[in-house]
Amino acid sequence: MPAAADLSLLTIKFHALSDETRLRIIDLLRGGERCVCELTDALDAAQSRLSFHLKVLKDAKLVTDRREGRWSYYALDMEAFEQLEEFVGELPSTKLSVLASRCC
Amino acid sequence: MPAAADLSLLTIKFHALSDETRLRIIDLLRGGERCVCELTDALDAAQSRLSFHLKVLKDAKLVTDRREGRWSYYALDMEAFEQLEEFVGELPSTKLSVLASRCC
DNA sequence: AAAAAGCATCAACATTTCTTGATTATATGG
DNA sequence: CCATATAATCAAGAAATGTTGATGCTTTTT
Repeated sequence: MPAAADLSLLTIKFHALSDETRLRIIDLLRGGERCVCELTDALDAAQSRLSFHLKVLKDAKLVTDRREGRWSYYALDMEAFEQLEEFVGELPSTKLSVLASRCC
Repeated sequence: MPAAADLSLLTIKFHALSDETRLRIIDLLRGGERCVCELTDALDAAQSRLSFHLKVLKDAKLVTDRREGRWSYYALDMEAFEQLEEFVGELPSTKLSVLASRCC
């Protein structure tokens, strides 16, 4: 049972994952670091649109970025995904289907 | 690497998790099945609001519901969480930080 | 120094999501 | 049969999110 403060951070991460374009970006980043222009090519998306979604992912701390010359490279933040996996994994592991006593 | 069709289902699930009220509901359901009135009490939320969020969770197949008399009982759908854990867990397990060859 | 490439940011608009209060539906109890 | 309890649904408005095209910033190239 995560503390209240954690909940807000979790919603931000889950929200970042709740968009098809962003999941596609993540899928591409599984192959390793990519620059923005590679992503715009691969996804056939406008540059400002990609930039927007990358910012969402970055604010959620799911990806990291790095500047090199005029290129920006993005990569998955492994730690964040491990934290997420832990949370998701914990959920079903608790006792299941305890019938509630009649309520109200 | 999930197929295109899966992505849309995944975004629905992640979206369902991207709200603090809904995460609180899930947290409560970890203790076992609960009826709606227990949840409204515990979360101090209006009935129609709870009903809305429960529907989002149900549409995402994260919870199941069951009617008994005039009560509705909701419970976590374990299978869905296992599927999610698998997806989240797979992400960081791929090769990390392969430096991209100079792009564009 | 000027031009161009790569990218972030902004403003305006469209779309989606959330909240609230009212209504409806079904089940129970007198 | 009527009153009440539980919960789903609806309509209207508020708030958040996503898209597009334009603008500006930094770095590289010439």
